[in-house]
Amino acid sequence: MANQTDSNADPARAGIIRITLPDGSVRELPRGSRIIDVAKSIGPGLAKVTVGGRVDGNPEILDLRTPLESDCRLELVTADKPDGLAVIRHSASHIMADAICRLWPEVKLSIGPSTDQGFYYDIDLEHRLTDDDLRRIEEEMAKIIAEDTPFERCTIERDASLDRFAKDGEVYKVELIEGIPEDEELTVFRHGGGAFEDLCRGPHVPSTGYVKAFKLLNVAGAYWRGDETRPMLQRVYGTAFWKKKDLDSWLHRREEAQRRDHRRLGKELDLFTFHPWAPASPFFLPKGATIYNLLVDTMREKYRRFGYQEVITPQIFDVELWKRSGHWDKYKDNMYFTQVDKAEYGVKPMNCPSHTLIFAARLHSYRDLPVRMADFGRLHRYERSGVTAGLTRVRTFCQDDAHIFCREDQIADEISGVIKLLKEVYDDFRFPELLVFLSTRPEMSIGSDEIWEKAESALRDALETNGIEYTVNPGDGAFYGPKIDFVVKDALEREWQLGTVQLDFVMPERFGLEYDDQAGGKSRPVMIHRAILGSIERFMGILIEHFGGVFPVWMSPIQVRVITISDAHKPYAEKVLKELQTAGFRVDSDFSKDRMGGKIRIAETQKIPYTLVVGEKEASESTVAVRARGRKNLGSMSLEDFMDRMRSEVMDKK
RNA sequence: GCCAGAGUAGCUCAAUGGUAGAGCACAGCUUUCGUAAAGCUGGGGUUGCGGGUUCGAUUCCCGCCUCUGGCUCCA
Repeated sequence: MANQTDSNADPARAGIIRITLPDGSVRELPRGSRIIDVAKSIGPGLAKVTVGGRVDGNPEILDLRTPLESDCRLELVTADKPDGLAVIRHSASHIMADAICRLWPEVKLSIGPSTDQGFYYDIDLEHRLTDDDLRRIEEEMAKIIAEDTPFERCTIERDASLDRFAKDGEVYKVELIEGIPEDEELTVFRHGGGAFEDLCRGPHVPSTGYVKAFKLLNVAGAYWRGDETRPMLQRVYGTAFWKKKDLDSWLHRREEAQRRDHRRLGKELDLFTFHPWAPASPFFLPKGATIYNLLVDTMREKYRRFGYQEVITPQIFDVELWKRSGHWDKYKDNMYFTQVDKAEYGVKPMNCPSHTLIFAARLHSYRDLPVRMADFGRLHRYERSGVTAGLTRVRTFCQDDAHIFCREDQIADEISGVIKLLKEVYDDFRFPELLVFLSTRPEMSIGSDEIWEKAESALRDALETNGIEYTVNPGDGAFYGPKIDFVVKDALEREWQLGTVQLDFVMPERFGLEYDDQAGGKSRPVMIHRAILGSIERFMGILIEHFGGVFPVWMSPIQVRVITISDAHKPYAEKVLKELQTAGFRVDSDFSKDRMGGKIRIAETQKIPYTLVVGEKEASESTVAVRARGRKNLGSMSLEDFMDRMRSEVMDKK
């Protein structure tokens, strides 16, 4: 198994091997000891949670029962860590497949891997599985787990297994085997004393009893091999954890995510609505429009400081523009078209081509560069029905879009500037964690190898100059150039791709862009496409979920509500309201005849940051009683003091 | 686009092959109240749209639209 380096010269020690653990400690065990024996030698507690091991830094997780034949480095994989969880979940998917086979013997199995969140199995079954069926499958799984039979790994002979799977009608397994190289060893895993067997590389937990906490979640359609021309299978999703407690907290977090769903909060808080006559196109209500405009205002304020200039461009262009830019070839099926004066026009799905027209409309000196052109233009993209969702995937939206036209020697500085701006923005919206990805040339792309090479290395340089850690996503670039993507983590630790910086040598060439260079000749500028929030609509959806609708004061559609205790205090309350309005706060009032407790309750459900209560005492003392969102009565203070407090909170973007 | 599920009052949800119901919200009246729900009364529905079966359809069947969970896609 492991390397044969020092061949135990001492004959007395010939039966002993040295196992080096990740902390550097060394354990000596008899040759042929299994991975589980190493864990046992350290402690019974560890042995219980160990589900596999990695030898000599090899990423493959080996089964617990793998014997160690020589000195090696060993990393134990435990069930409470992501790696070990994957083993448990993979085993859970086998158990689920077994349960389904017991209930519907005619089922054909395809694949059943573990995922970040759990596991699934894609099956071909005439009967459409319902939620009740899931409960039945769970019961059957519980039986298999209670039986606690070992998972056994067996090597199988290729032709014989092909024959057998073919005979059983397991067409998907046959196709899988045919796809495995001839020289590769084929293995199956069995449990239930051989009653269930599945083609599988492993590893698995030692026995079915290891799967202690699991739940089946839902059924969905999935194409065989992810190919929309192939049959649609039923994908059964589930999840599994080492401990019941972990499963419960995962389920709880899932419920929390559902409670924070922006579609639900958008309705509850009157932020936006939809109508069947404009599918996948949000209508922002006054409160939602307030937030939307705040997002745009935030970017505009930064643009002033970072040297961007905003432009306003047409909505509809002659298709010639889209043919020139390359969008027509690649994206015409996703664009909206209209016929005007016998010419065909396309509604813009992007701003960049029109920005090249602006750039080309006048001469540029090398001294003028960079030109940073920002645009909040409305974009339309036809998205296939079935892919749209709430605000996160819509057919009409606006980006905090900008294009930087610069010289090649300015690329690094410009990208650094974008990164600085981007960090400032994410900080304002309280996304502390930032992940960075570099995406390289995709299969469908335009431009020469040389240009792509140049662009990719420019981005790499910019990241390295800024000391930014990043991961490479091969083949994930835009069709006109490589890009850097920025991903944030929200309050529920979910990852969202927001910002993007794309380097483009192709568009300037297609539109013949040039500037007068220092040598007195013409040079071609580079175009940097960049967005920080991405789509305003999508960003708003993410923000709603990030804050769970509890927006910081500076973003709240209504910042303050004034409520009266009884009608007698209305004149004073009107005065307070007026002063707040004059000072520029977003304020409203509830002077209805409800009781104070009722009005406070309403203000709380609407998640308004501050409620000012005015009654007898406040009117006579010229104060306001301040209640902060979330059961906090801050007591009375003068209106001036309250407004100062608000001003500083807004200033600090609290 | 594909597979599956859903659509009933402004919202959340009941119910039935034979006049469609609750809570909240809304309106009116009473109550003028000190930090998360006062009381009474009332209005409100072509049960998503269109067609079919039926004496009768919101319920059963067919088509369409929209939404939801996934798959594929995402400049």
